[in-house]
Amino acid sequence: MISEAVQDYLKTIYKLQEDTGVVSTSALAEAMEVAAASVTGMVKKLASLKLVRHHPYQGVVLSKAGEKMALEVIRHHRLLELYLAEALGYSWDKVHEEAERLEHVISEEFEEKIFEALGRPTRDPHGDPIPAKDGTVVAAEHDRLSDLEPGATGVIRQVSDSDAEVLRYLGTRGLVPNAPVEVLEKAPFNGPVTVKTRETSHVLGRDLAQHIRVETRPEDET
Amino acid sequence: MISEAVQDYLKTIYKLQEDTGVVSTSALAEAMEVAAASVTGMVKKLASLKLVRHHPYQGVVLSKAGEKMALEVIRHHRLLELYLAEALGYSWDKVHEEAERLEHVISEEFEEKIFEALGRPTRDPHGDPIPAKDGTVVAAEHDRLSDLEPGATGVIRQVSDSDAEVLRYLGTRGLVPNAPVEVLEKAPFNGPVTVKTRETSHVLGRDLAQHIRVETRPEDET
DNA sequence: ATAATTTTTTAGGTGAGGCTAAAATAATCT
DNA sequence: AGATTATTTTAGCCTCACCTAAAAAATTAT
Repeated sequence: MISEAVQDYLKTIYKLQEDTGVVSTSALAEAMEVAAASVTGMVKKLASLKLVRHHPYQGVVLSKAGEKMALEVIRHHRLLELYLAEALGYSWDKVHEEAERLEHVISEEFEEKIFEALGRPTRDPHGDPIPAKDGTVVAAEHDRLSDLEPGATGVIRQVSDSDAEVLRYLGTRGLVPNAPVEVLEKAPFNGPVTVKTRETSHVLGRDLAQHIRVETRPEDET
Repeated sequence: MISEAVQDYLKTIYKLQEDTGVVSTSALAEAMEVAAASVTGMVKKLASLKLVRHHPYQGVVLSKAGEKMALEVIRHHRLLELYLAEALGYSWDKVHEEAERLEHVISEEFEEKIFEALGRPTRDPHGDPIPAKDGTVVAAEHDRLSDLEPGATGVIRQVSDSDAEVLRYLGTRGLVPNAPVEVLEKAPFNGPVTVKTRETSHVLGRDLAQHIRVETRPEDET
């Protein structure tokens, strides 16, 4: 049997990995709220279970199997959050805590039943994807930069324009895939959009901004 | 924090106590599926927590506080069973196992929500009472012996007849409070009812059977 | 009443998953 | 480079809930 502790570590590693690639012992210790020494011990165990790869002093990476388990827990968590809110009328600030405990003990059947009851959702109300049973994760939603409201932040995922000249132009401004952006201002009608990249801000025509797809990070939405 | 193990012990002690008054170490070990030595250890702990009273070699009795905790767990369990069946369409053979795990992790709020969603029930579909939040337990249902169908078994709880002669007559047949009975046959219309007591069976007029109240044990119902 | 049997408790041990303090390694500053 | 600082690992302990084997107490049988 896989313990709840293991499930929690895998889930936490997955989330840290999403943000930062490789996961350090101290980051994991901080996120799990345990001492670093405890993490070292658990990471050894996870490695022996082939759920993570670990090179001492270099952090940890989920294996295929570890990722699958992490996604199962995350699927449980997000389905539960959704169910608690939709079916039981929980307010959104309370669902997380409850789901945190329930996620470890519900059966596949329970998962299946609430999944159906909710109409087989693939995304929770935060916009976060609900991993599928087979481990598939729907791509995060990509919005047109031109559709975002001021205050929205995210990461550029795609820049599509038929004109290579335009792409080069955007590139010199740091508007390339994986670059973080923030919308500062947005003129009404078809007016320009002001965006902030790593260092400076730029004013883009609405037509240009339309071809830049951004993955917004939910917690940064207006 | 009260561990799940403690909750499980209290629940089990409560149930055994219902049947047999005082609970022996070995009975508890058997019910919990652990070694007797483990029970001795846990019972010591429960006693130190003032959840049970324990006199070595004489078994264990729940304290007021212990009973309250036991009832909370049982309330969770029965509400969950009902909810799983009613709201999620679980079949009755699967609800127990799922409730067994969930009962330890749901919050008071979760309990409250499903209680309301179910219409504030006081009894589960087995007929078992659902303890109230304040620890009140509705009396077990007493059926007229004359209303039971063949196959039903239970324990006599009340024999009410104005005629002392009749009571004596029934007494000689073992039809007294706390005696187990089983309905063997039941004639149509107002015909007689054939019941089995400890050793022998008797045929009773419907009018007589009407005055005998039986507490049926759910698992023996038709 | 004594012996045999059963029940319960004690003694000592195990594995999980934590902890602290100290040692080892890596990274950073001057 | 060498020293300081930060991170990670090792070593050794703790608690919890279980275990087995042996001792003690209670019960039952002769």
